[in-house]
Amino acid sequence: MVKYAILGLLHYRNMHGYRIKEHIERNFGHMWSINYGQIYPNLKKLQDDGLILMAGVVQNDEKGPPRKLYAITEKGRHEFTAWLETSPEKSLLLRDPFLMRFVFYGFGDPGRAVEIIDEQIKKYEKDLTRRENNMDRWDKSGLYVRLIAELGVNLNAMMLDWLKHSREEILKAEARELDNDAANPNIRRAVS
Amino acid sequence: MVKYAILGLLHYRNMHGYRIKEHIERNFGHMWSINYGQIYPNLKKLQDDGLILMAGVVQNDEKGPPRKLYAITEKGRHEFTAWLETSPEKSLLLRDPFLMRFVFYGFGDPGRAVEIIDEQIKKYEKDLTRRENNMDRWDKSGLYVRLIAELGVNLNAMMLDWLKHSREEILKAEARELDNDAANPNIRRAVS
DNA sequence: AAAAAACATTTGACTCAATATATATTTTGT
DNA sequence: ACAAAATATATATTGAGTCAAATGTTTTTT
Repeated sequence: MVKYAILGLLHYRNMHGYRIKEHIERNFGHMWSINYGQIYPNLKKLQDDGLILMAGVVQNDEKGPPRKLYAITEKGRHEFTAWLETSPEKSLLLRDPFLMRFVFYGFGDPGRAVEIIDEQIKKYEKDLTRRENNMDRWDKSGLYVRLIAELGVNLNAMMLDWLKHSREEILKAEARELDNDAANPNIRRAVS
Repeated sequence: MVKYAILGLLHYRNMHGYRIKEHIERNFGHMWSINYGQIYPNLKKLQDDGLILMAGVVQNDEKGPPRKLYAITEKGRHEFTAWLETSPEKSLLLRDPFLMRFVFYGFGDPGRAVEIIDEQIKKYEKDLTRRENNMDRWDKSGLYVRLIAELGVNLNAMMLDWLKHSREEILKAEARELDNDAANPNIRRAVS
């Protein structure tokens, strides 16, 4: 996917490697990240395949070392358009070490589970504030980028709602457990 | 993560490799998948590390070849609990070839974009129906599994809302574009 | 003047996941 | 009886991503 992300970005303007990572992190950081270890090898491969070319080594009144500016070629535009117009072959992939743990919280200490859920709530609240504060920027970047930013906000808000709801359900279940334990002190249920 | 998923599942009951994959696909398929290429090497490693042991080779009045049943050990339970109680070190990771394309739809044909969005809407509608139909099953699997299933439903519904909203916005923008083009036929905007 | 920081490029080692394929055993269908 | 299908185990290869570190150049700080 890095290949097409780079080709896509080079539609906006010519860029050097370091700026490509910056741009991705600033604009897609809420849903995707990338490493230098991915950028430079891909730039080389795209260049070898004739999809981009190095348009120059410049500095443009900016600080720091000279930059290798990359530009997309006609061949690159063509291959990018073909990719853009094909239906995605795979579904959304989601990986979350927190959710992986959550599934098994029935085997652990509910108090600790609630602590970790509280940490997640704080994290998502922070992220949500940051995303909402950035909405002005997305508005200026075009319809599709704005819609993606809205998706990020929606996803964030949805996670927050669910986390808070889960927290309540867990505490309720615990209260019920304590009531049951009071009535039956010798019973200790291991699984909800 | 496969390691802890396997350890977690073996808290429910002893299982053989093939059944571990089945279980994960049936219960976490909406958010995680796994391959045989991951299961058997991990089973071997967990066994070598003393976290699980092979409890027997049985058939239990079931069809097909004999099964190697794995059971978690006390050491395995201990290490699993330690993992369960640590805070997750990484955030949610989300990868979607569709969203990767979506970001760049400004460079493509809006008609084709809407077609692909329609495909996604159909897919999520289908998934949502399936998840809602399965809610009874989750209800019986414990509080945490039910909450995760609800998250899957919420995520699905949120994606559907956003896709439909995006579709409307894109068509609106296109209509505006056509009005503009009618007034200024020599202008063809490449980017929203 | 020299050191530290910022900006930029690059690479190798490693981990994890995906994929394809192979083999084995039992059950079912022809 | 034999082939196909289902169930189960297993592995090698490839692809993708992570991570850490190295190197280079310019600018800023001490």
